[in-house]
Amino acid sequence: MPKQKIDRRVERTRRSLQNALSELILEKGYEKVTVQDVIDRANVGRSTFYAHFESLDQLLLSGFEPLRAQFEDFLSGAEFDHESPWALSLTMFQEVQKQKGGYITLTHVQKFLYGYLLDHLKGQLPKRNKNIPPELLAHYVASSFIALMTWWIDNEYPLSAEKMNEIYRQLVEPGTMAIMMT
Amino acid sequence: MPKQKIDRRVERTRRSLQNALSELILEKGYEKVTVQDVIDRANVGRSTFYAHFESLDQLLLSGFEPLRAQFEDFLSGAEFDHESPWALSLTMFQEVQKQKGGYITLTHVQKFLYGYLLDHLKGQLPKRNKNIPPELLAHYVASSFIALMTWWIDNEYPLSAEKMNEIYRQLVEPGTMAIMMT
DNA sequence: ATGTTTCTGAACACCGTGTTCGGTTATAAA
DNA sequence: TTTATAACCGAACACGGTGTTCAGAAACAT
Repeated sequence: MPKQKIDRRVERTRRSLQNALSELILEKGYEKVTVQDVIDRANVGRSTFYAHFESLDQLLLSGFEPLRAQFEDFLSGAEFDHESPWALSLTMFQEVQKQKGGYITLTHVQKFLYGYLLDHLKGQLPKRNKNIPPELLAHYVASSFIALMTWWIDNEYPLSAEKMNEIYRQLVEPGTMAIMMT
Repeated sequence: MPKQKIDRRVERTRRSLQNALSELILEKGYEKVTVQDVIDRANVGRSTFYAHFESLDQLLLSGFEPLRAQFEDFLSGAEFDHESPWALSLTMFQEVQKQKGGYITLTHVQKFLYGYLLDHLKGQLPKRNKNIPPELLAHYVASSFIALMTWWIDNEYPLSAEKMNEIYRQLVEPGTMAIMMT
């Protein structure tokens, strides 16, 4: 079944809302943006907003849906070995810089990353490993990544994505590898 | 000047509010607690609440003021060398477990820790170090700590404070040392 | 006993959310 | 071009939370 043609109006409405939100976030930060702000800026009726999205959160996520899909593709395609997670992190530093989305979505990225890491770590960790629960390790690796990313965004990208990735790797890899091998 | 005797009523009111908040946090999490909830539980008039605290946040912080002071004492007394940060982290794991405060205050702890680390790192990092900004390093070390703490609390203390501290050290120390020496 | 401080609680103004519904307009398809 | 329909509008509403005000009651220190 070829996908239904989408009514121009819904297309227009959705875009307007996404753009409005995006602008407002840059102006005053996601936390302070209200539905009212968005629909005023987008010139969209209140009821219309709720016809399309359950909440601001949903609207926000909808904007990153393409990125998320791409991210998922990348993950499912990649082989997990000793190298790939670091290659992945580089890609993500680069992507996030492009997006200018800010750190609002980092929470979601973190969940995603955590799930991915956990899946693969469970296979890799020696079963009898008494050192560290895989959940904790995954949590740590994902959190560290988000931490660096947060700093990077807050400080408005003072270093290159490549440099950030290098630092991330230098900081996190040694301890991670060591604790996995023990 | 010997400190003014505090009116019993004030004491009573403050305590009631703190206890009520503390109970409610355990029941449904800080985010979902409202001022109304607190004053109902504490049996305190609405206006009274605002006579004492500007907001829920303030009330929350007031409860942790003693702990914060103690923390500050500990920090100012400690010598910063290659060992002490890890000794410190153990103390903190232990303290947090005692408090049962949950992770609501972790944000504040993080800021505090960050400031402390940054102060001392600036003295220690080779000045010509081109590898990593001290701010980023401090941010990473503090964030990692908070990350482990968060996991620990969320999972209701599945490991001992000592074990957690050991893991923290194993994960974070190697990378940190390496990047500082380079 | 008295003057002061604190507490009370109802009333109020304000703001944000999310829903409903009758009327209007844009769109796609015939 | 006509027409049925899907989308949009926006005002009104119910709800719940915040923070302020004020007059009167109660607890307190002396």
